[in-house]
Amino acid sequence: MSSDNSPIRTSLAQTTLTSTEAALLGLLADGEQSGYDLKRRVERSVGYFWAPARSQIYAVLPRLVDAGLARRRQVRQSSRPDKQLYRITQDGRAALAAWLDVPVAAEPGHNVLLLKLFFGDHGDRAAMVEHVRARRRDAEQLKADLLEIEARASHTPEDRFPALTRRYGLEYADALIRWAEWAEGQLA
Amino acid sequence: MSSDNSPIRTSLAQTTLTSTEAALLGLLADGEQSGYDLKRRVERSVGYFWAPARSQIYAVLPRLVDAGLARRRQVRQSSRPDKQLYRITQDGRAALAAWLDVPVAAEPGHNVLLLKLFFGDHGDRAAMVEHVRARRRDAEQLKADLLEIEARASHTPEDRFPALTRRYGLEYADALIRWAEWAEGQLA
DNA sequence: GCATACATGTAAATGGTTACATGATTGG
DNA sequence: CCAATCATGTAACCATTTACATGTATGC
Repeated sequence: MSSDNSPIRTSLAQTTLTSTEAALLGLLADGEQSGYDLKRRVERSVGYFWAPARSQIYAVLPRLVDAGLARRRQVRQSSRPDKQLYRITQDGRAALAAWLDVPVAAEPGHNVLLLKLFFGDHGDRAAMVEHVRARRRDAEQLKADLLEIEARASHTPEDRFPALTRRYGLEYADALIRWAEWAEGQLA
Repeated sequence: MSSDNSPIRTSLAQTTLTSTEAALLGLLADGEQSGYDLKRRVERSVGYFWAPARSQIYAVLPRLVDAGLARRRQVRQSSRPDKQLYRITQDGRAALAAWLDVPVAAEPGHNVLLLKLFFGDHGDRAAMVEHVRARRRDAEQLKADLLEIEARASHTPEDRFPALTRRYGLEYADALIRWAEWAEGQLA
């Protein structure tokens, strides 16, 4: 009756966060931002390993507010559309910290390239070589991007953790490039 | 009335395959198998980079039959439950080949470990170190598994393509281990 | 005159997961 | 006697994506 018609995921409060919720809380942790702001910041930071769609950002934000993990504030603008600014709450910080403590399950890793390669015998060899080349180009681009970000990085104490993720990306890109070169040789 | 109540995704026929459909067709390409068989084969082969849930295998198989890409045959058994064996059709082989030709989009890569690490400042440092250690252990296990598979591998011409995927895994595992060792040092 | 940046949302489809449900046979 | 293997499926849930929808201001 009164209101407990238990829809989908009413609480979230005591539940553990989804990765996207956590990512947004993490970004909100260093200042009030709009969905639009968050989207841009995602692209230049966590987007390399966690990239929610724009529509999903706008879907998650109100959920955070409902759960008391963030607060919304409307800002009227004259020459721009009005915007909603979100600010993390103390509960939000606690939820983020709790999520950070949860062990990360071994990620099985989805890799469509490897899937195609595995069945390569049933397809066109030239196409397979091209797939590998494309992946190598992607890896070279990734490496270039990361080196540029690295060069611009502050290297302050707050940069400590993000630096770990950049290094991961570089190691990954190098491994990919080495593998692709070898694979191209194998298929030549 | 008659049956055309147009449900979700009636055709599939001319559509490009999903990765899971392709994976199952690829496995069916070398012989008639049941859902159960496929599940086991997935675990020991493509499971390293594409791992559908059991329930999804059973959901996809009938779809393949509806689209004319596979045929089903029921086998009565006395001492075991009856089983459904699936066999790939010519159309199925064509669909697989077509899917193999489609370029692979750059995979943005979801990595929850990196997400946690990126926001590591908001959590407990010891927990972060433990996350990295766990990932290193996973990588070492992966490497051991792959080396064993490599040792048992046939190295026949049909093994050419699968060999590419094993090598990828080894390069990846090594990169992960190197990174983790470095990261553990950074956080010590 | 046109593209881009600013700004926020909804709707529909879907690929996929976990949990539920059942039950015989074989081997230790 | 108990666990594992064989064997198949349904139901509920859900995170996420793509497409739809709208409108102003700025800079080229």
